[in-house]
Parts: sequence; C-alpha cells; structure tokens
Amino acid sequence: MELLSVYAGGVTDSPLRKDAVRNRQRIIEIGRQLVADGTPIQLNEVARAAGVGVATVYRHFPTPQALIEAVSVAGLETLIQAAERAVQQDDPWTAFRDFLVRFVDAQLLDAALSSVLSTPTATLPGTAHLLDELSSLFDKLFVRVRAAGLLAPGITLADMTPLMCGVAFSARMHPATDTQQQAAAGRHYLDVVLNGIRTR
Amino acid sequence: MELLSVYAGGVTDSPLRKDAVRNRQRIIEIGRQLVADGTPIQLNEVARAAGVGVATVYRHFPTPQALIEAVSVAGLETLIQAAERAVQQDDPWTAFRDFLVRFVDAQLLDAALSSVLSTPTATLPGTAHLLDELSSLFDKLFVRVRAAGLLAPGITLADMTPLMCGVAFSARMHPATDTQQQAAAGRHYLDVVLNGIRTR
DNA sequence: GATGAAACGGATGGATCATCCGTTTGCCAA
DNA sequence: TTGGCAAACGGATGATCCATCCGTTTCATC
Repeated sequence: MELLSVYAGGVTDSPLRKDAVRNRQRIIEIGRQLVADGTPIQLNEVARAAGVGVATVYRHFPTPQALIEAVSVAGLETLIQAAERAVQQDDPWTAFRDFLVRFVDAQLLDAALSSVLSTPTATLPGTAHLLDELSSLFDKLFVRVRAAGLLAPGITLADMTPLMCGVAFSARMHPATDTQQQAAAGRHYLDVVLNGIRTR
Repeated sequence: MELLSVYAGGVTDSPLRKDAVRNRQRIIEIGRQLVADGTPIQLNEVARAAGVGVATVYRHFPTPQALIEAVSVAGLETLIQAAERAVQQDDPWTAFRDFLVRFVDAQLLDAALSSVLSTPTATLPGTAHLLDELSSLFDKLFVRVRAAGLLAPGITLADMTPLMCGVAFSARMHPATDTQQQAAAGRHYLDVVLNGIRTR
C-alpha cells in the first residue's frame, strides 16, 4: 500500500510545495499528541504548538474534525493492512473474528480513528479513499462468513460497523483503570456481539 | 414517585422562591427544545430564548451538561416507572428484556437521557438520586435472571449499562431515514446483544 | 409596609475563532 | 543563475462566544 498522505490529501491534487508538506506534517504530529492526550483540539493552539501561523493550519484543516481525520490516517492504514492479512486466512470465521478484534482494539487505542469510523462523512478526500478501501476488504470477509452460513439471518454488512463502534463505545464506558483493562472489556463485549450474530 | 424536580435539585435544599421556580422551568423547557433539535447548548442563547438574564441561567446550571441533566429528569423518571413495572413481572427473562427494550428506546428518543446514562458522573444531586434509584431496580431485574441461570457466566451487572448504551450508539449510527427505522435498528442490535449474553 | 435575603439582569472583560491581506518562499523557465 | 509568479505563509484583527460581577428588583417574613 502506498503512503500518499505526505501529499495534500489525495492522488489528484497537484503536489504540495516542500514547505507546505513540512508544515502539514508538523501540524498532524501536534494533532496526534493532542488527540492522544484527550485534549480538545483548538486550531489556534495547534498553530502555536506547531510553530506555524494560524492561517496555515486553517488552510490545511478547515475544522478540528478535518485534522482528526488526518491524524486517523495512520490507524486507518494499519487497519487496512490487518484486513488484507485477514482475507488471506483460510478459515472464514477466524479471519472475520480476528479482524474484528483488531477493529475494536484499534478504536480503543486511537480516539481519532474511533471518531472517523463512527462518522461516516469524511471531509478529506484521502480519508474517504481509505474508508472505501477498508470497507471493500471488510465486505470480502463478511461475504465469506455469510456464505459459510455462520451468520444469523438478519445480520447484514451494514450492521457490522455500527455494532463494532457500539462495542468500542461500551468498552470506553466500562470503568477501567488502565488501557489493559479497557482492551479486555472491549474483547469481552466483542465476544458478546459475536455470540449474538453467530448461527447456533 | 414524587416529582421533586420543581425544587432546586433535591430534597434537602431550601425551597426556591416562586420566581426562581418559574425561571428554572422556562430554562429547562428551552433546553428540552434545543436538545430535541440536536442544537448544541449555549447558555447565553438559552437565556435569550427563555427571556431571562444570563446570570440566572448560570446560577441554575453552571454548565451545559448540568442543563442536559435537568432535561433528562423526565425521561429518567419514566424509565424508573418502567423498571418498577418490570419488577412486578413474573417471568424473569421477560421482565429483563422488556425493560431493556425501554432502556434503549428511551435513549433513542431522548438525547439528553442518553447523554446522562452514558456519563456516570452526575453533577446535579437530583439526577444522582434518580440514577441510584434506577440502578437499584435494575439490580433486582438482573439478579433474578442471573439466579434463573439465564445469563452466560462472565456477564455482570456492571456490563449491562455499557452494553445498552453501546446498543443505542450503534442504532444512532445506523443510516436510518426516520425515528421509526432507528427504533427498529435499536431493537435489532438489542436482540443481538441479548442473544449474546443468554445461556444456550 | 418594613426589612433582609434571595434572585435577577445585563454590561463587560476575557477567551476563542477564523478571515484577510501584505510578505515570504519555493518552483520553473529562460 | 536569475527573474517572475504562483503558492504558501504569518499574525493582526474584528467577530463571536463565554461566564463573572455587582447594582437593582422581587419575594417571603414579621
């Protein structure tokens, strides 16, 4: 998979100037730190921390949500890789389950990713493209378990992302003292849902 | 169940003056409308719409979250009534399931309620009291299904609220055209989870 | 109806937001 | 190289939003 993200936000755009690329990276890096700390994103503050003018930040990311999307790109790419590995798996159910474990885990580790996955509307073209790629891979995994008759009737592909984001939401609500425990809760709730959608 | 909410926020407070009660009601009513419309709550704007000074709003509700809590009281009381009815039910599982259907439905119909249930930390004493009452009733329902051996081992009472809020979250993500469809999605996802936590 | 406490209102200083425009930087053709 | 120009930059600034403070009004009590 190519890493196109050093450019503006997609393939079609004319390449950014060198300084623009540098600034964009700096801004994203600051954004990553803020998101990780759970600090609400203020674009003026991001500019200050990145040692860059306010207008530069706004030019690249008109809204905090746009910056969050950009921050989520790394996590999105990792997830896509996980999905690609999963489609190589022989056993449909194992492939499906393993990917979903990643899907939930990734959300718990990366608030930006979680936000993007829970919000179907991408504002940056780069994100939209990655989401498409991810959902196409997910489709492959889903179709296989469905064909294998492992899923209860009534469960559709369109149900899966909401369900997984719901699981992540539940895990985040769970009173956990550390990341470890929260991941365990995520795994626990995922098991509940997997149990619930499987044929018996 | 008494409706204490016309007073400041609890039993122990000295009764509010007549004008204070009136203003408080007005503010909550405006808050209710804003929450229903999905409009983000701005306390200055609430004051304007309620025909009341800004300070009055801030005195009653120091933060938007506090106002949201107050707005959620009605829904919380309704939910408590539903729980009281459920504990009267003979069949443990039916009682449990029927209450959870209400629990999810109520969240989908009332964003304020949803917010309060997803945020364990109550800032108004009145809300804290109602949440206690609700969770005590919920406990009764849970203990019965547990005792009847209807729940998979590993599922605890502490899992239930996160799971139900997760279900509501999933339903809200589901691309629904109207309230009807969203309620259907909520019911669908609830069935998945109920399936997942039940013994087989 | 006099008195004190409770509540009110909105002016206002402070914080945050996001645009605009004069300046700088990088790119490319000559 | 260098000259020209488009792209990108930065930060001052007006607009908006937030929340406190204090002089005034209203209510309850005697």
